[in-house]
Amino acid sequence: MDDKDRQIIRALQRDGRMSNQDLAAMVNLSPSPCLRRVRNLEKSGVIEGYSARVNARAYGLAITAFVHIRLERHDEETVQNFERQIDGMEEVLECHVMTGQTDYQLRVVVESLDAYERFIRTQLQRLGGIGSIDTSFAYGTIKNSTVFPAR
Amino acid sequence: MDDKDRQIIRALQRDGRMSNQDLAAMVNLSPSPCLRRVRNLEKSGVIEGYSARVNARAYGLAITAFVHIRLERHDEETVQNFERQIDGMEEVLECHVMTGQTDYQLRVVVESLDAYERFIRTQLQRLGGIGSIDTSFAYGTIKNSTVFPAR
DNA sequence: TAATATTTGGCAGACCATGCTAATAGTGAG
DNA sequence: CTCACTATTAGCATGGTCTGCCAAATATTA
Repeated sequence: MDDKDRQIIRALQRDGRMSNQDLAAMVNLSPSPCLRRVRNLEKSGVIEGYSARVNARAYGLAITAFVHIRLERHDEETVQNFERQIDGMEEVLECHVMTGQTDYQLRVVVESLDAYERFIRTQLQRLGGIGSIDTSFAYGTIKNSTVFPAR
Repeated sequence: MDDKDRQIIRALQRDGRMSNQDLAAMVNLSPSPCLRRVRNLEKSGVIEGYSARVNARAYGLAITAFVHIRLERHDEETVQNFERQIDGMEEVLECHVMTGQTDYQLRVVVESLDAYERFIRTQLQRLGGIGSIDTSFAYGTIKNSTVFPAR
């Protein structure tokens, strides 16, 4: 992982479908060594994959909520059950284990406030073992970058 | 935006570098109408771009922090200044305007706790106009999906 | 039903990816 | 300082992919 690798990574975070030729030109390499570096980054797991960035509202997901959750108990079974179930919920895009007052922070996307209430009541609450749920809604996004800082 | 468009979107959120031929096969279209749909989604802004998903730790960013910020005042100038400066900070990947107790939630990535302290003191605090800063660190990620729910 | 608009499929030329080989640069021991 | 060795790079050729164009098919409206 040298400087060229980081250049490649940032270029592909900006535009993941950029052609290998353009990428090579951008980092001052010829295409074939450039491609080898990309493949290595992929195989070693540094690059985990590629995704389309999609406008959530245009897709029909008007609501983005950050949900802070505390569990009632922290025994193995409660924790594992919670995490397994969360993993299966399509509306939950992210789930982080947190320091501080809450155990987990979720990022949830749904189409409406009604759908959010439905999600909380019929999905989250039903899990059991949940101590508290605290929701904040995002009603605007100033910045949403996919590019890591340069180092 | 019909069902096929949504299928295309979800497929490209899963694998943004998938070839148009494979994508077409997956949604039961021939390559050319499939490509046309993709281009339309791009031009209309539904698909905003494509990115490589990169392992932050492998890149050298060990710390992910969610930072909750309240401004001292909410006059036009303070707000605009804050948002413009935030936009220029590479360490801030996301900045959302929030409902509830705090005005903004940031997602910040840095290489170490030292670097985080440096970021807070020499970047954030220096902005001025900030009422309170409250940080939670993510020390694990259960889920990090790029694929929207099916609808 | 007929006319129109929209979407689709197939084809061809240009572009790109990628394995192979040779050349170059970097490294360490003598 | 030189030589041998390794790692990395560049160039080339082949095969695959993209994408614009035109005709056919499908859906829509009157």
